[in-house]
Amino acid sequence: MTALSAVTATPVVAVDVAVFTVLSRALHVLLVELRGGPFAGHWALPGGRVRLDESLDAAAARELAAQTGLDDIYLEQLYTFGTPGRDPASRVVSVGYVALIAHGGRFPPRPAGDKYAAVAWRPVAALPPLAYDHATVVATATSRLRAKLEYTNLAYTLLPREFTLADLQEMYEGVLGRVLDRRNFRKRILALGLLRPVGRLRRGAHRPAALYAFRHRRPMLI
Amino acid sequence: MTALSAVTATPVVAVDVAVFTVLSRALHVLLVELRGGPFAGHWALPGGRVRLDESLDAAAARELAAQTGLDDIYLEQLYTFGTPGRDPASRVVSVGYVALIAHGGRFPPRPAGDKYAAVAWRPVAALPPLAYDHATVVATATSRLRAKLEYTNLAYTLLPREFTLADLQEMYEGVLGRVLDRRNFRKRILALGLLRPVGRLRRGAHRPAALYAFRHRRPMLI
DNA sequence: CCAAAAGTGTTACAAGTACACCCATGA
DNA sequence: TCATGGGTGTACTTGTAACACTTTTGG
Repeated sequence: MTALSAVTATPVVAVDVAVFTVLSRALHVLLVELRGGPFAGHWALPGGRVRLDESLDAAAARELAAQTGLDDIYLEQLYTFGTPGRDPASRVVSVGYVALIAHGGRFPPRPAGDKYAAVAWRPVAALPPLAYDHATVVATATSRLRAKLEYTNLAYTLLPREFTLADLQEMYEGVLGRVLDRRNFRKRILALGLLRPVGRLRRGAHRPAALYAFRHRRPMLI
Repeated sequence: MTALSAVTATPVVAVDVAVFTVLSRALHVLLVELRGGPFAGHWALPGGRVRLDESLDAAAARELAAQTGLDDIYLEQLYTFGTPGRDPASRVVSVGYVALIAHGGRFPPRPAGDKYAAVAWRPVAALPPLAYDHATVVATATSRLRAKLEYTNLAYTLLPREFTLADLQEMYEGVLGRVLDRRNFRKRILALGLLRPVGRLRRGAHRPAALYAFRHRRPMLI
């Protein structure tokens, strides 16, 4: 056994990040269009190799920041995908991450350099064919996201600092993909005690709505 | 950059398996005593490197079979641990797995070859100091195991083919670490419809108990 | 005054939890 | 006959889901 074969006898370690947002009342995921490699022209999740001196979480945050410019957002390890052949070019074990961001009109940014041909939000309900096993990653991530929305406050990452209960409900409906009863939603959300009434109103075309804010803008279990 | 540094610029990929069983009404985990390396003399979870031609699940199953001789058992990916420095000798990213087996009196086997100095079941409530970050892995695995016991039928892996409801309850209490109300337990378990009455009795020192079996001996959600 | 969104309570049902007594057997 | 574990039912509490009308504003 040569030294070379000894050190190459382990798969490459990478991270893939499924970044979600809600646009037009529908859940969207951030995709990049690959410029080279075996899947050139296909869409994929942003991601890349893990460096030797960084943790997995740090690698995911770094890759995400490189694509969106955002840091300090909700980021959670999802699952690790390591079937041989998922990347036809080499054996890659990829640690999947889930992230949630408010759209805010600033995303997606232009591709940095020429690593990707394009960056775009795509609705989860109608995805293009994805490279590698990224369709599985997105499906797993969507499922996890919906489950966690039910028992955590992670929704705060998707909203501006102040919002109405209708905003919050619309966002929940976008992520969950179904409509919710307005009275039960308000009862349940307010009973959790995660929100604080701002004391001001948002005025619009019709009756003004009370503004709320999350008491804590950091991930915590309910 | 040399070819050598290029191919070594990825962490090593390994699996660690937390194998649980219930012994004397308490949850136990299978540990091995390391013979060499920076943690020689310490206890750790069994595990090892992932080969280039096998999936992560296959690697976990292979390592587990090497330690216990068992295959075709409940095995689930848990979480991936990749903090730099968790292995002082080299950068290792380890995919943690959880397994459940019935004790059956056959385990643990003698260590295979001389890779490990010893193999032993240790109670989760009183673990020795563990190598690497394996205390974290065991804590995460215990938490996952308890959560899944509540909404899956994975308990079947811990019991022989036929058992009494008292056996089943005792096992649940061992895993969960708390006592359960007998009437509510029986009501809930039977209402799930996962069990089939065998139609025979187990005779002992006192009133005989009805024997049951799982309808399906494979992992399925309730 | 009208259209549109905001805001609010009650009832019914299901699920979960607490709790005490009788039964069957071997010793 | 007694000690021991097996077996059962009911009441209460909690959570969840269904459901309709009034209020406030801008146009």
